[in-house]
Amino acid sequence: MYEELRLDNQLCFRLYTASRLITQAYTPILKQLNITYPQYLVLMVLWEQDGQPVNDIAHRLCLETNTVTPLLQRMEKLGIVVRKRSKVDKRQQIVSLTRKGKALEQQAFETIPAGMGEELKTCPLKQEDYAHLAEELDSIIETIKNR
Amino acid sequence: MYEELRLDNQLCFRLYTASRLITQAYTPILKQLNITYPQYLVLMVLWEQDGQPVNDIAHRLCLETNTVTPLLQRMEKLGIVVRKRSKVDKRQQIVSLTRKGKALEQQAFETIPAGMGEELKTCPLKQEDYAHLAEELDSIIETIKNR
DNA sequence: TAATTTTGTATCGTGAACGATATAAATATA
DNA sequence: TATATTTATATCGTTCACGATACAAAATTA
Repeated sequence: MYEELRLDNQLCFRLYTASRLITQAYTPILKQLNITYPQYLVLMVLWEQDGQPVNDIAHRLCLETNTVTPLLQRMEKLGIVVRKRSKVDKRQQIVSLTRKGKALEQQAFETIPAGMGEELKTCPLKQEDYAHLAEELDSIIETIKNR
Repeated sequence: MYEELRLDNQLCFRLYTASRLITQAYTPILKQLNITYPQYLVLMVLWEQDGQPVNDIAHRLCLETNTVTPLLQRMEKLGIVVRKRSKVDKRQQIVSLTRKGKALEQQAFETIPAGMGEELKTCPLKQEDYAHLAEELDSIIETIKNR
C-alpha cells in the first residue's frame, strides 16, 4: 500500500471532483437559460469582447479548436451566436453574439451570481480564502501552461 | 459589463481549467500503463480495497453508476479488472483486480509520483500551500455534496 | 512566381459525464 | 404470501474533451 497512490492524497482528484460538483451546481441555474456550462464560458468571453475568431475564444478558455468548433456549432443552432468568414483572412471564422445571445447577459446577471451564492452559502470559506484559492489555482495553471 | 460575469472572476473556471490541465499532464505518464485518468482513479480505489461492488466504487469517486459501469466495462476489456455477480446479492457486480490490474500498482508507483513531480517542479507552491489548497477544496466538495 | 511551410478551422473516433429510463433482484408492506 | 417499493446496475442520448488527421488560405522561402 503506497501512500503516494492513495486517492485521499491526490490533489488532482480533489480538483477533478470540485470542478465536477461546482459544474453540477451551475446546471439547474443554466438550464433556465437553456445553456450548458461550457457554453456559458463561451458567452462570458463574447460578452467581454464580441466578434472574435474561433482561435481566440479557444485560447482564452485553454481549449482546442476541435472542442470549441462543435460547441459553437451547437450555439449557432440555438441562435445565440453566428459565425461569419472574415473578409481579411478567409480562414478565420468570426463569432458574434446574436440579439438573443446579448440578451442572455442580463438574464445571467440576474440569476447566476445569486443562485450560486445560494448553492454555496453554507461553505465555510471566507472572501480571503477564495482569493487565496484563486491565486494557488493560477499558479498551477500557469505552471502547466508554460511547461 | 458586469464584474460578476467576468471570466477572470470565476472560481469555477479556474477549477475547471486546473483540473483539465493537470489531467493532461497525467496523460503521457498514464499512457505508458495504457490507462486513462478516470481508469487510474478506479484502480486507486481497488488497490486500497479489492473486490468492491460498482456502487461503492462510484460513491468513492463521487460519480454515478451510469458513468462507472461503462468505465469498468472498458477496463474489463483491457483485462485489468473482472466483474462477478455477488452470490449474496445477485444485483451486485463485484469488481476485482486481475493479476494484470494488481501488477499495475507497482508500475504506477515507479512512474507516476516521479513523473508528476517532474511536471510540476517549477510550480512555486510549497508543501503547506498544497495542504491548504486540499483543505479548501475539501470544504467546497463537502458543501456541495451535503446540499 | 512557384514551391513549401504555417495557420485556422473542421472532421472523425474514443472515452468520459450525466440526465432519463429500464430491469431484475431484494426488501418492505398490506 | 401477494403487492408495492426500493436498490443495484445497465442502457440510451447528448454534450463535452482531446488526439489524430484533413484541407484550404495565408505566409514564407527558394
